[in-house]
Amino acid sequence: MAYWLMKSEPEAYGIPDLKRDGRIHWDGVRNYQARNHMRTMQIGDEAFFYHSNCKVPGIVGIMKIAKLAYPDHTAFDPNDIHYDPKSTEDNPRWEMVDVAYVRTFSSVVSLAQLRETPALEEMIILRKGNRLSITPVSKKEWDIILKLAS
DNA sequence: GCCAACGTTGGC
DNA sequence: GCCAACGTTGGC
Repeated sequence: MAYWLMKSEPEAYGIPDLKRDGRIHWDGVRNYQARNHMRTMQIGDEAFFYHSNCKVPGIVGIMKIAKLAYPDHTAFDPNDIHYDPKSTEDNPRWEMVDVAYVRTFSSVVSLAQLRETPALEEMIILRKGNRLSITPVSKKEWDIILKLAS
């Protein structure tokens, strides 16, 4: 059982949307490293939902992996914003997983708060210049962040 | 809105 | 295989 952190811009899709929908496919990932992380995800793995590119960037809640990686069909659709003509149904380049809502934190664990926590200094998203939208989180980091959220 | 950092593309 | 040019991410 592994832990993850997955970013989304709340203006595009935030945790209130996931709470409303219950379960969705995490489509639109167009980065090989992030895709490869999704390929190793197992059903039941838990992930932090991170709000990026917004007023208070940070971790806002928890979701669960509900379906193993499978082709991201939005890459096949010329009308979709994430269309990629190099990804075909015969040879899909991009994949997605399904995620299910677990809970929303009572308050955001902000990026600033994460940076202020010495035990988290190894976290991938805190490293300089990191833009990866899906990153693994260690059990130790997971537990520390849960404490910050309570 | 700015801009540093990064990933991808494509000419050579 | 190199690397300049370009597009994107995401904090501030």
